[in-house]
Amino acid sequence: MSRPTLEKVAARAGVSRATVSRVVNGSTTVAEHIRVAVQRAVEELGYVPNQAARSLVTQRADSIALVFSEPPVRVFSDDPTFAGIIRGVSAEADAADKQVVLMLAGSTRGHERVERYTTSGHVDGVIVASMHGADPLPAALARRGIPVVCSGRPLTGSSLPYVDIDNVGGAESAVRRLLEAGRRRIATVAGPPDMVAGIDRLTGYRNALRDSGRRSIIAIGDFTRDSGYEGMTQLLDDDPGLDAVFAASDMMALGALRALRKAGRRVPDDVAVIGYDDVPAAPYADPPLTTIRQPTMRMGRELVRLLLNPGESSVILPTELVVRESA
Amino acid sequence: MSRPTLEKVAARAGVSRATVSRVVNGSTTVAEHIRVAVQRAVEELGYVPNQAARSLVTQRADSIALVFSEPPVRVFSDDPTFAGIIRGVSAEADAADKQVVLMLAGSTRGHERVERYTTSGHVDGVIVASMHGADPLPAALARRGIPVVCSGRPLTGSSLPYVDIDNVGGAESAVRRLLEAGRRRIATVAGPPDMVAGIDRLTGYRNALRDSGRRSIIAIGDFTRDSGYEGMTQLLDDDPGLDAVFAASDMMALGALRALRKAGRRVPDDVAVIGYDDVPAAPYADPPLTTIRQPTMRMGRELVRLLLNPGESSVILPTELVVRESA
DNA sequence: ATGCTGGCTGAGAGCGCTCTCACAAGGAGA
DNA sequence: TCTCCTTGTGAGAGCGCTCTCAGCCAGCAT
Repeated sequence: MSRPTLEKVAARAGVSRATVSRVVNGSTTVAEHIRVAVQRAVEELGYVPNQAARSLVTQRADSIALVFSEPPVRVFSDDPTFAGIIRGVSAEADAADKQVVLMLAGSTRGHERVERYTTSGHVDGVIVASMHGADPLPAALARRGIPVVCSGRPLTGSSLPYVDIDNVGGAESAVRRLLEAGRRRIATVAGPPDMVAGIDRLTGYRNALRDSGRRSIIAIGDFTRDSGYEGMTQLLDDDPGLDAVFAASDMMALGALRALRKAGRRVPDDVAVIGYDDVPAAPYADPPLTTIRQPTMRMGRELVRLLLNPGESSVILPTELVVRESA
Repeated sequence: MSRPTLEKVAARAGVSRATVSRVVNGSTTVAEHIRVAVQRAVEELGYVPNQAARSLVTQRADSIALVFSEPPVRVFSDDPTFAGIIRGVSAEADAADKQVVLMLAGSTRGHERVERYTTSGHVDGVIVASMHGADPLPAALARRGIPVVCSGRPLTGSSLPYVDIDNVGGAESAVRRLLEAGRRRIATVAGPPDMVAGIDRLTGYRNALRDSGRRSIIAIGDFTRDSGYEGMTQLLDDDPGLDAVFAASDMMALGALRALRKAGRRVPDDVAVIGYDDVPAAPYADPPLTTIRQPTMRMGRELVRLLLNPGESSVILPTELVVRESA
């Protein structure tokens, strides 16, 4: 009833352990008839190599960890960024014959768990996504000698390789569109100041406005729908004459839409709205939301590529403006 | 630069491998001063046990797999069911000091990968969630001798332990509410007929209607927003006089809301709508959606409990009607 | 003094695999 | 015919750990 071992297969095929190992691992230096015999034995016994034993000698685990430094709630909410990254990572890891182990490190306790798990030889490398502030995790792992790449430019000033999306450029293009449409008082509901995405999108907004000599009008949110609602309400309070708003996430844009409706403003007639992320709900918003789409799946793929090819340097992926009706 | 081994720690602390092992694993039969000395050595060297070596001898991996038999797109969409399960599983596994390995087995290839991974000794047990039709995976794993529990009653007629939510009862209570509110022609947009949730919720709808002697009006969807829109449109076509609809998922309810608006029906005045799942967007719908909430997090916890305590029998969790404005 | 516990510690086997190295054939070249 | 490769196969060490067992040294009863 116990799982068959290499030895059992070898006995059945009438060869040595070494030969079975060779066949299982696809060595070419095995005579055809023996290979066939071994494969039949493997089949008949339902043999699957014991990964622990294999890892013990090869010092490889053939799997990589994808850790989210974030409470699970957010990871699995409407944000398509995570879904895209996960899909991209899965696809690329698959191609490289690596397993993906997803870990959530929401709490401090989680951090410690992740550190133990990854340093105990379970994985060959780690992708750290969705960091807040100056997350010490990636650097800690790197210090331990574990290959690490970050999803999103790390705020720690470390020289770890990363893959990011051009948040600054994306925000700029959103604001530029607003400018080109003749909007004059363009506000923003910014993201949290402890996340790169929040910081960079605000920078993009400022850049674009500065170039045009216009004044910035800012409220701070945390990427959630409610914070978008509140931010928009506050913005309307601060400057009732605003005629456009750039929300640093679609969820906040959805909240903003609600606040605008409540305030009796028509979108896009009175106030144009642009979001960020292109969430699944964006095309169903009222009115359908103009937004910035990110190549999240490609991001996932690049992360794995980078992890597996330590030589290469960090990459920054471009965004795309998706025009619908809100702006 | 290489990771320190037990041997190194032993040498530094001036004791044997066995003693270090005892300390690391919390044995009580170690003299206090020796324990302290060993712990200091562990600390100084930054020793972390090699999990592969440990697994090799203990035959345990101290981790469990949570596999979703579903394309990642759906797993990480607005559906809070998955998020809840993941959180519950994480929490309970944490308490039992087990790691959770998340795997997506969307494709056939994925199935095979999961089977290989789980049978190769990487995990001590598997939780299979979100199965379609008569998924052969759980039974296949069980046959291999791997502990398996299913999230949702398996359609295979196998006797595998499972945790499910009372879909029938939930649907019944939704329809009953509609009945009690005096609605007379109650339609449903059902879920896919190859998933337990789809089947059982339809059964619940039928049960409740049968008891009241009313006729059923049915359209089939696949839990997505678009299918809800189409289903509702078709329903309106079939029976323009309907005055209520039970959608087997909130996303479909959202689509239905849109179709109703387009057809000029007011909700809830002309047509009452009840959804299922209580997605994050439900309270923000127009009007806010009355729906059935499921104890998803608890489901996750129960899954782990069941996996870790093989004696216990399958459980079915109750649902809760959340009344908002759509019905 | 002798024998017996009982509490701690160390020696050593072995988990299932990979990989190096030695070695057996068989063919080519001298 | 003998040597020298070349090609394919097996023997065996060892990866880092756990766990059984034997051994040692009190301390106590006899």
